[in-house]
Amino acid sequence: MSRRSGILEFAVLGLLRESPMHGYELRKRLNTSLGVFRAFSYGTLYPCLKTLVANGWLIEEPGNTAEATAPLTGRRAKIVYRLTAEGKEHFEQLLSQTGPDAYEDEHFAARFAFFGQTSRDVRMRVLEGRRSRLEERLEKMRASLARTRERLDDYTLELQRHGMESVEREVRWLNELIESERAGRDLRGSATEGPAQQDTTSGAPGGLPRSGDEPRPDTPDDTAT
Amino acid sequence: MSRRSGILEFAVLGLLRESPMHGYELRKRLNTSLGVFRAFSYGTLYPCLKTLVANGWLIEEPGNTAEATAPLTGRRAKIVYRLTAEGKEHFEQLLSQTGPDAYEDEHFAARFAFFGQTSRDVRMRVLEGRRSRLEERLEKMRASLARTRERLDDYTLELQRHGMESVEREVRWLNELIESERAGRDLRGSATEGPAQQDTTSGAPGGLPRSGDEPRPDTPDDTAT
DNA sequence: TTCGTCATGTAATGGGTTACATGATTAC
DNA sequence: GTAATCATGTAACCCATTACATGACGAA
Repeated sequence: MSRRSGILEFAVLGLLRESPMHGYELRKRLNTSLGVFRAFSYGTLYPCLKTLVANGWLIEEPGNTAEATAPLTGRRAKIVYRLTAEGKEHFEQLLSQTGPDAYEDEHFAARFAFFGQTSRDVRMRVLEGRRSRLEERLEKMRASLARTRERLDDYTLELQRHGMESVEREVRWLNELIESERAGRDLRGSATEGPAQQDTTSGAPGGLPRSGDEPRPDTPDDTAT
Repeated sequence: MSRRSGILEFAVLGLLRESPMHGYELRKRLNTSLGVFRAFSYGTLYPCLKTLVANGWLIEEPGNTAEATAPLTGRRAKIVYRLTAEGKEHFEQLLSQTGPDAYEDEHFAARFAFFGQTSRDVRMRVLEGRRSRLEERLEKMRASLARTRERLDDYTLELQRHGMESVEREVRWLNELIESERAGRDLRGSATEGPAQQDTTSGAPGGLPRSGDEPRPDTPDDTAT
């Protein structure tokens, strides 16, 4: 039962819930698809996988990756990890947690990344929790700034200002998301293969208004250790 | 010569260069004034101070804090740390480094916080290095997004989009700063007590256009362990 | 046949937190 | 006199990285 890192364990469980994978691929997904928030090294990932197996949440299977809908690279895998029933149950239990941990930067991002498998009410609690966390932070920053403004040089001031602006921006983002959730819109379910949706109590389609970003395929690079 | 954490060591040296302080106060400054980037605990700070003393960069002095221009709280201190000549020299050497480390998130923030004591050319290199670092990151995100867009659900997509937007925003901020530096504006020198400016090769005043933020003194709170 | 990437691991180390232990000083 | 805050420290642990070691497979 040795308790390993919250966020890695969570993300691994979440990714494996979508489909079985081996460690190498798992790490890539962690760093790219979900890589917005965090990059983990093998030295962290493999030991973690072991303890998850030891906990009965995963099983190791030898053999080839299914590679779902598109067998792009028919590459052979050594050890494929698959979520067990207990693993699934455990993940669902983690998903339903709304404690203060879930509002911390990295933890929040991980939670958000799996909103597609999260019930609406939990989503709301997490978003609102995050928002009030940030608002607290803003209060502190404002207070501290008011106390020390004249003692600081302009660079320090500029740094603080930029920091606050970033936080304010995230609050606005959260506001939009929360409003969107409240209005009954649901961003879930547009993925290729959707694993069992547990308790969606609505279904009105239509996403958030997208700000125009247009990515182009450029340097198809990848991080290696 | 045991090498302790780069950023903490750097920040401690930088703060003590401005004026001598004891550990407790140092930590507060680290968490509030410069607290935008990082909070350290005593368990990290005190051992670090010890090794800095062992390296000959600080000396411990018993006695009262000078509290500079304003003896607001005439509070007595146990151990006041003061930068030695070697410490000053070492800090200056750290300040002049422009290696790739200086472009990482936290490290960069720490560097920026001490731009007031940094020469213009180093400032430029750090800002430009940071910018190209972020641009690389953007490329990767764009590429990864282009590769995986259709496999992702809308929440994951939204998370990526927001992440990219944040990075783009920081790039724009850096652009302004760089332009400002190039134009000869210098944000340095408006602090109450300015420690020796080493090599300013310009002096045109006038800061960056400030976006309006108006802080009010609200909850004058402080983080305690 | 050699290079790149896929693939799995381990040992040493780093950098930091938490919880604890201790005590002085100030405000009420 | 007691609570809050100031003030300094240590030991145990946690999470993760780095560098290393190993080897299979495909493409040039």
